[in-house]
Amino acid sequence: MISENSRLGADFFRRDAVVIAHELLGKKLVRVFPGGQTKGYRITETEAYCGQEDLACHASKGLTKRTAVMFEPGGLVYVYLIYGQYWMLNFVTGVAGDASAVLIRGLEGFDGPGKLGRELQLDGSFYGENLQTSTRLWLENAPPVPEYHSSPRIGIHYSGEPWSSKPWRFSVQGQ
DNA sequence: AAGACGATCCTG
DNA sequence: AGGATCGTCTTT
Repeated sequence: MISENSRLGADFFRRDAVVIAHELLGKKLVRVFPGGQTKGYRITETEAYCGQEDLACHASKGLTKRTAVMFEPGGLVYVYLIYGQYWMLNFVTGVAGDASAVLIRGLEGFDGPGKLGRELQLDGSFYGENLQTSTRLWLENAPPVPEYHSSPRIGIHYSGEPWSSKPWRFSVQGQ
């Protein structure tokens, strides 16, 4: 029996990616695995990617097959394969056309976007997954964390200033 | 049709 | 410090 607390609704996601990125800290990510085992994970680290003008955001390349979901309204999953090995988990944010998203970089016990993707057994079938209606991946509300830390995003040196130094990476204190 | 390059991680 | 590994995008 799955006990579902308050699932985060569409309104939560249809806002600014930077606000959502730090509000997601401490929230509970729920995964129902094939076979039925269900696990919940507290989010510990995130990064915001803010639309077509943000040269670190994949959507800055325009609307392509890969980035199309980012142009949808917030509340969908954006996954992509990096280095041929790791599925990266993002949630689309903002209203239609904002082309923004939040990357989940850390879960409690699973530090690093590649490692958490492996733990969650992500694959390309999660592209476009609806967090409102999905029966295998969603988010539940939880109290805000008392303190968080912000710093520049990782691995986006190529985007140049000012994007490479925007403090849009958020982590719970002590992580 | 072919080449370059990652929002990473692991090993030596 | 360097290799794994492959989908996407750019260039021919």
